[in-house]
Formats: sequence, C-alpha cells, structure tokens
Amino acid sequence: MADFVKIQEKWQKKWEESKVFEAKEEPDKKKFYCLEMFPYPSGCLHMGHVRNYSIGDSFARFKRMRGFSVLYPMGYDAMGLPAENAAIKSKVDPGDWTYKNIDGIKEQQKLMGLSYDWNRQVNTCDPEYYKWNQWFFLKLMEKGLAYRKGAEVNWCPDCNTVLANEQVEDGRCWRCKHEVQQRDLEQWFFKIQDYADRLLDDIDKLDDWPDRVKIMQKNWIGRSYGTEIFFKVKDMDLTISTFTTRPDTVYGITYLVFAPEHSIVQKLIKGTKHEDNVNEFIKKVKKQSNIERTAEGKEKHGVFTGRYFVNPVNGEEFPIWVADYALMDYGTGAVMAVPTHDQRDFDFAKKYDLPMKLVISPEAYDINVEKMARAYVEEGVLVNSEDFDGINNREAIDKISKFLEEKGWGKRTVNYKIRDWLISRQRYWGTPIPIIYCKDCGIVPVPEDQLPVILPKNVKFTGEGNPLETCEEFIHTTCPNCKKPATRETDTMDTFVDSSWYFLRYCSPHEDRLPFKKEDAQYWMPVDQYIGGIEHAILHLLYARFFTKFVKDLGLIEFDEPFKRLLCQGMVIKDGAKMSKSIGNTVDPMEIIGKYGADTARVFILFAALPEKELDWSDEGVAAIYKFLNRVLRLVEDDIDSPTTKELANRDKHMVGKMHRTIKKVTDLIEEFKLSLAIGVLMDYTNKLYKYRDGQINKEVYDNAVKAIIQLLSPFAPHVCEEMWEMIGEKEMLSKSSWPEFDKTMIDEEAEAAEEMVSQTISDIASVLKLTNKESAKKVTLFVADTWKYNFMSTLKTILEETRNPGEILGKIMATDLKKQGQQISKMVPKYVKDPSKIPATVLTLEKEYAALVEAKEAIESEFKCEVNIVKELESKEAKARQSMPSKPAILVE
RNA sequence: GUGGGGGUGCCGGAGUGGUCAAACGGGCACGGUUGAGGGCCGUGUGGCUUAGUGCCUGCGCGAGUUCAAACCUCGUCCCCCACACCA
Repeated sequence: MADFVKIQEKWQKKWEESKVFEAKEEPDKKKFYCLEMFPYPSGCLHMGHVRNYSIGDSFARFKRMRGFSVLYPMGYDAMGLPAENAAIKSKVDPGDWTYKNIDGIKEQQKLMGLSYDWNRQVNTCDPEYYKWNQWFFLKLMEKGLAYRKGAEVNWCPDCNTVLANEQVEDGRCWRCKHEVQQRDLEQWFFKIQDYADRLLDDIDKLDDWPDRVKIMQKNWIGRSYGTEIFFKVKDMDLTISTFTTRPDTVYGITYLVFAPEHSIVQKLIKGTKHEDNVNEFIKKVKKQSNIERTAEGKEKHGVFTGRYFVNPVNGEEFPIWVADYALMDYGTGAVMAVPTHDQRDFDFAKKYDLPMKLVISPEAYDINVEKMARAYVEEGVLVNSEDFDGINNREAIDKISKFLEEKGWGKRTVNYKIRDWLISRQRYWGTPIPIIYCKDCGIVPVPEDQLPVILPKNVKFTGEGNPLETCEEFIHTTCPNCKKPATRETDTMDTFVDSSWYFLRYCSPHEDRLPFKKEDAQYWMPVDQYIGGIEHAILHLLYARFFTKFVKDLGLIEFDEPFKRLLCQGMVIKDGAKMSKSIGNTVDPMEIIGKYGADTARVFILFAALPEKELDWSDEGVAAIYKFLNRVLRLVEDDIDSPTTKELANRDKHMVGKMHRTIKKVTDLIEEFKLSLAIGVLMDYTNKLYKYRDGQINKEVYDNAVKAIIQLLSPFAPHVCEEMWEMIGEKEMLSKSSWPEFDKTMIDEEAEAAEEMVSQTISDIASVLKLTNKESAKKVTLFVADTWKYNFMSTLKTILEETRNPGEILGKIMATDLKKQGQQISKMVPKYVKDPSKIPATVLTLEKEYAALVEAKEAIESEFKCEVNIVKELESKEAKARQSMPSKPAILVE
C-alpha cells in the first residue's frame, strides 16, 4: 500500500511553489467562479466542511482543466459569538482567538489539497474588510434603507444577552437552553422590505437553483395581495384599518380583533370599565415568551374591549376584541374576523360565543350555521351579501375590492411576511455600527473618511451586557458636525452583513478605495457555482441577493443576482443520526487524512452519495476507497509482462472505445454534479483496464487508457494522480494539463454491445465444450429469436425512417401486417417523431448484434473447427429459447 | 396545519416507461495466490431449475392507465426536513 500522506505532502508543496491555482483575469478565456460558503473558523474542520470542499475543489479543478480561468477562493466568516464566549470563559482576546483558529482551519484545508487561490483570502474580522460593512451601512442610510426604531428583541436572561433570531431554537437559547424573553430596545434595521418585490420576482430567473430553496424563499417573502378596509368605531371619532386577502367575505364580519400591543387598543379602553380587564390581559400576553404564545398551536385567548365598530358595507355593528392570535407586525395589526370562513376566527368565535354569519355557500348543498363544525373555506357563491349575492366568491374578491375603493371604504394593498432585517447586536465581536449620537445633532453617521471605526481592544468581558460599553475611549468621541462631545453607537452588526457581499470582495481583495473594483466584479461575477448547506437556504442567500441588488442600485455592478447555480449538499450521517458532538458520533477528518490520505477521504465522501443527498459514513467504505486508489496507482507502478502487439486487435479497439465512452460519461456526470456516479464509472473502467492488460495488449492503447484515468480521476484524487502523471513521464504538472477529449466516432455503443455479445458467445461455447467434456464439436447451432418487441420496434423504426409526417405514418401503419399493434404504434409515433434518436436504441443494438453474429460466424468456425448455424426462427423443440434475444443466443452443441 | 423530499437487495446507494435480478461500492461465502495472516486475484450472493439456460417471485401497501410500469395516475401507510396562528 502506497504512502499517500507522503505523496500529498510532496504535491501540496509543489502546487504552492508553482502558484498554479492563482486566479487571473484572462480576457481570451471563459471565466468560472466556483465558491463554497465560507466557514466560521471554530476550532477545526468537521466532515460537513470536508464534504463541501471536496465537492467544490473537484469542480474547480475540473473546470480549470477544461480551459476556464477559474476563481476559487477561500475566506473566513470570522465575527460572531463563539469568539466572545471564549473570551468570557478563557480570558483570551477574541481577535487572537479567531486568528489562531483561522490559521488552524487553513492548515487543515491545505492538508486536504484544496486548490484555492490563497492570495485572495478574506477575513471578515480584518478592519480592511469590515470597513466596507460600515461603508455599505452609510450608503444604505443615505438611501433611507438603514433606520433605527424600537423593537422587541430576543433576550436570554441566563446568558444576559441579546440573541439573533437564528440563535433561538424552539423559543430557547441555543446554548444554555434557557427560555428566551422579549425586550424592547432601540435597534437598527435594513429595509429589505423595499426590495421584497424584486427579491421575489427575480427568483424565477434562478434556473439553476434547487426548487426547494426557491420555494422556501418565496414563502419567506410571503407576498399576498389584499385589501385594507376601514371601520368607524361606534361613539368615537376613530377609524380602524384592517388587512384582508378575502374581501369577498366582508358581509360576514362579526367581530374585529387587535393585537395586544396595538396602540389603538389603549385609546379604545381609556377611561372605560373594561380598561383594567383588558390591560391585565395584555400584560399576561406580554409576559409570555414566544413559545407559550405561538407554540401552543390552536388555543387562542382574547378579551372584549367594550367597543363596537360599524361595518361600512351594511351598517352592522359588532364588538371589538383583543386577542393573542392577532400579530402586531403583520398587516395593520388588526384583523376583520369572519368565523364562518376562516378556521382561526371560527375557533375563537366558538370559544367566546361570538356571532357568526354565513356569506359563502357551496353550490351543491346548504350549510346550517348553527351546526357548523369548522369554517367553510372552499369555493362557493355569495349569500347574505346584498348586491353581490349569487356571484362566485373568487370573482367577488375583485368586485368587492373595487366597490370598497369607489366608496372610499377600502384600498387595495400588498403585504409581505418578510420583516425588515434587524442588524443590531449588543455584542462585541462584530462590525461597529458607524454612528455617533450627539445631544444637539442627534444621530450622526461617521464620515466616510473616518472609516473604519475600529473595534477597540481594551474591553472587559464580564459575561454581562455589551463589552463595548466598558470601553470609555471608544464610547466618547466628538460630533463630526458640531465638534462637541458625543458618544458612539455600541451595537455591532449582525454577522450576516459580513457574508452578504464577501463574494464580491474576492474579486479584488486588496482594493482599498472601494469594497471592490467594478471591472473585476464584472469579469468574475456572478458566482457560477455556489456550494453550501441547506441551512442557509433562506437567510444568507436572501441577504446576499438583497445586497447584490442594492450594490447594483449604487452603480457598482451591472448584474443583480449573485449566484448563478446553487448546490445544497446533504448532511453527513453516522449510525442513523447527524454527525454531531453532542451525540458523539463524529469522525475527525484529520484522522482519516492522516491514516489513508486526503485523496481517500475526498473520494470516499464524493462516492458515498450524490452531493445533495445525505451521506452515511462508513469506515469500511473508506478502506474500500483506499484499496481502489491503490489499485489505480498499480496501473502505472506494476511492470507489465503481457505480450504486446502493434496491430489493433478487437480487444484493443474495445479498450479504445471504452476509454472514449468513459471520458464522455465522466465529463457529463461531473458537469451534472453526479460525482458519485462519475467515480463509479471510473471504478468500472479500472476493472476493465485490469482485464485488458491481463491478455495481449497494444502498448499505445494501454498507455493512453492509463493516461485518461489519471486525468479523469484527478479532480477527485489530485495528489495520487499528480504522482502517477509524473511516473508516466509527463513533464508538465497534471494540474496544468487539459481535460481529455473524447472522439465521438469512437463511441458506438451498439457496435460495442455487438462485439461484446460475440465474444461472450464464443466463451459460452468454450465453456459448454468443457462442461460436456467434448474436445471439439461437429456442429454448433445458435438460436436467435425473433421477439415481439424486436418486430414491433423495427416496424416502428422502418416507418419513422421512411417518413416524418404523422399523417403519412398512420397510413403506413395501417398497411403493415402488425395491425394489432398499429394502434399502439400510432400512440408512440408522436413521441419518437419529436426525438427520433431515442427509439431505435434497442432495435439498433439488436440489429447490430445479429449482423455481428453473422459476421463472426467464420471466426467461430475456425476457432472451434466446426460448422456453425445461426437459426433465426426456432423449431418448436427449442421453444425455450424463444424469448432470447440476439444478445444471448441459445447454443446447441452437437 | 402548510410547503418540500423520500420509501429499491444483508447494507450504502444507482435506475424514473421497453436491451434491468437491478450500476458502483460495502458486507458475507467459496476458490486461487501466500509459511500463516494481510494484501491481491477470481467466482457467487431471492427461490426453483439448466451443459448453456429457463421459470416464478420482486422495487412500502392497494388499485388504475399501457402491448409494456420500480418509473405515469389515484388512493393508502410510514419516514425525514423546513416554516409554523401572516388574516
């Protein structure tokens, strides 16, 4: 067994010295930007990383060999909580801790043999990088897209800190599992809602994204068209506005609900006898954590405000309630309730015994409101709706909306589920928000020429509050406007800001006047292939799309989608569960690389499953790949003592054909990202190569075939392949070589199948002779059946060959003696007229096989020194073989 | 609840109308090589059967479409993932 570790050390060094992987803007070449989602530098690589990079690196190497100018960079998403927690726990500086981790993880990536252009490394914690986060912040502010407002944030009372939404799992802190509370704080937001329509509509441009990701984003943005309807409060000079997608039910409204936080509620109850009661309810709801309030599912709570409203369409008066199922931040925070046609309203009305009114009736039967067990949400015809009675409810949506608008009672609007992006974090290890608070001037942005606002070093990590607040010299500054003393914003930015544009930075990582150079971005972007986990399907990918659109609006780029093709790799599983430290089923990639080499680890991980599927880790599988790579290596290591010829015998031609087919298959499969299948094809090819060299070989054919596998396997197992490449005497590095081309004319699957069939037949005859203890045969009969399928398909083929006109074809079918099947053929014809290359595959093969058999007759006769007959129609006694196709003729040896 | 993805051999996993008992790999069994082991090479791996072979059964379960279905349609059961009271 070869020492792969030694081989990989040798080549990793050579690659680094020769700088083969540096990306260059070459105008005469097509570019290819291959990118993996950059990692958070925590401790060390896990299998998920290894999988991610194995996929990306193979693809980058493949594209490079195919003649593209490839940009394949790596960087680190280096801001975030773990560094700060390490600071609290171990009293280390978060910066030192992070840079140490970056070095560690980079070391491990290098051990994997990844072909990154390390010159372009980006660390988001470098001031040279986060300076531009601040710059973007200022630009967003200029355009009115960054703003400050009071908001509820997640607060973990145990960790004493704010948590990002993503860090709240089932209403609990991801680290200490303590219940998360809501706190009201002044926060910074990015107005992503302004981009909601573009973000949604452009999803349809993303042809090469997985559907599920696109659907998730669509649902997340959640655009719904509806109508705002205004209601007067009885005995008050107050108008309430509600949002609905179902204006067709407007005549069925029987109560109104407000979200408890809604400010109008206070106006409604002030000074009334309901005031205390309602306020108590609101207090109770607010005290509840998000889990209690939402995870409960169906159980809804509410309280009557004592007020009534007037329905403008019919003058009816109904009560106004406050309920926990109305959400403050969707629509207007108030809901018009139609219990008969909305399940939630129905549940609530039943519980509190509120009135119900039917306004949509199914056409087939009548509904008795008293006996309804659930809301009727199907289509139907309007009833109890005055002038609109009898109209289908779908049509009524439009008609009633128009009616409401004409009367001034309503207005058509659009609503989104997506909320503005809250980017403030009361944490230290992030990009400082470049804002100064001045008593006189208010909120003042830090002038551009004073960027970056550097994150100070001398802060105290107590585990309580924001460490930045402990740094006096950071907080105290002067107002850029009036030069009077002022204080700095101590919030930092969400780390998702960092990752929303890093792919642009890779295009010009050393640029210092702008985040990146326009011409560089125009050359490299968009990312042609992006690879990462499905967990980022919404947040990161959506934010990155948002940023790209914003950057385009700034005029810095001319495209508006960052990622052309997206691959979401599956999880790594072991013993039926996701590999994770808490379960204790992890396998350290470095151990595998140290024992079997990086190539083994990479090939195993790529072979074990298709990239987007779950991967089940298996130690036996790793050992098997190790064996396979050794087997490939022996193709060039071994001294071959097989007899050689200069002529091309059949088996040599065979080998050449196999080689070309393998090149084609592997190329296509990699392009489609079916990497495990590509490796499977290479295993099969290796086996064939061994069989081939077992007998008489043609040296040139063999050498070429070996050369091909070295190149085809090299994206997956680059070190071993480089080594082999050198062993066969190539002077130039394999990484610089061009991907092998296949010769179409050498790929004749049918001829291949035919030849294989003939050789199979010959060996069958030999084994029959052996088994029957005969030295030679007098006569060999080969029975080849004329099957129904064969007849059927060849009839179809003949017809199609003669004409492509469907009308004519039908006539021809009628004229055939296969009238019985005529009907079926006519059904199939349209399909094959569309794609005529598809049909006759079977027939072609069978025909060629039969022809080859006839041709081979002489060869068989001289081989066995006997008479050979080929019988196409079987005699009844050999009826057994009736089903057999030319590919397996029945043999009778006499 | 809504949306998405799945159920194929002892196992991981291909195949998505016809050359398919099912790629490739693992495991297991047998044989060869070897002092032994490892390694390497070969053969086999649903049942019955043949000299070659053939037949039956089979791709969660049930039904349907078709000359033909693991693949299409409908129903049904189970599993996984995401979002979860969005009016």
